[in-house]
Amino acid sequence: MSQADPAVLFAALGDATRLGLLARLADGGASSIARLADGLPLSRQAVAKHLDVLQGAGLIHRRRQGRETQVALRPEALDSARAWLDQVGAQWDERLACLRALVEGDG
Amino acid sequence: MSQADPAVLFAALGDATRLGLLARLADGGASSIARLADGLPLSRQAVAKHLDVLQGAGLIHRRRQGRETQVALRPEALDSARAWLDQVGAQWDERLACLRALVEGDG
DNA sequence: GGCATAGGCAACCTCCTGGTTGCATAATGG
DNA sequence: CCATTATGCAACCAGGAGGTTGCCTATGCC
Repeated sequence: MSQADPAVLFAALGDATRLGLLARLADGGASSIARLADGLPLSRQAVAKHLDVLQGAGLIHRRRQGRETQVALRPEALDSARAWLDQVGAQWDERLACLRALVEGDG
Repeated sequence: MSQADPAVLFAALGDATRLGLLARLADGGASSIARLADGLPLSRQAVAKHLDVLQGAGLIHRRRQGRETQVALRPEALDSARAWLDQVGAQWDERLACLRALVEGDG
């Protein structure tokens, strides 16, 4: 769901703080906003904003559970990114191989 | 050499214009700045700036050739991004499977 | 040489992003 | 009910990103 727009997805991943948050989530160390923010040189609000971005990209989803907000990963979103990389990477390799062949055949 | 910083790499990919440029390069349609800019609703300078970002992320490299600047793809850069996605993705899947197992075992 | 073309550089502008603070709100525990 | 905890919301601020324009340099072509 959310969206599979690669630009949005990559943009969400294009921030060290957010990558750190994702790593922390993957590590299982924290799943509430306060605990995610704990230890970071950031305010809770800043973390919440980053989570907004990640959620907008479909990388996580938040669920209010009582007083806390549980943050959960959504690995499917990564699949979209990987699909893009695989596709474009293959295309690039192809193209470069083609050019290389041309050059070598030429020289 | 460039760098393998995933954040920088993803940030470079996190822009629709840049993705378009990369696609255009992969498509083999253009390899000079003016021709890349041609058809886009952007000035040549704007395109050049985007190329700066892509180059900073190691995704392309530029080589002045006579009057033109040839822009070439560097697929190796994508490997770094893919590596990150693979690693973190695997970790996520693992973590989620673990949580799922806990829940099911609990219920 | 002289003109057109392709780029690079720098200044400048605007708007979004990342960050902060302050306050309001909802749930938890006495 | 009251204090505390965990968030959400809004206003606000500084800096960087994306974009433009103007100008200068280098190359190609006549």
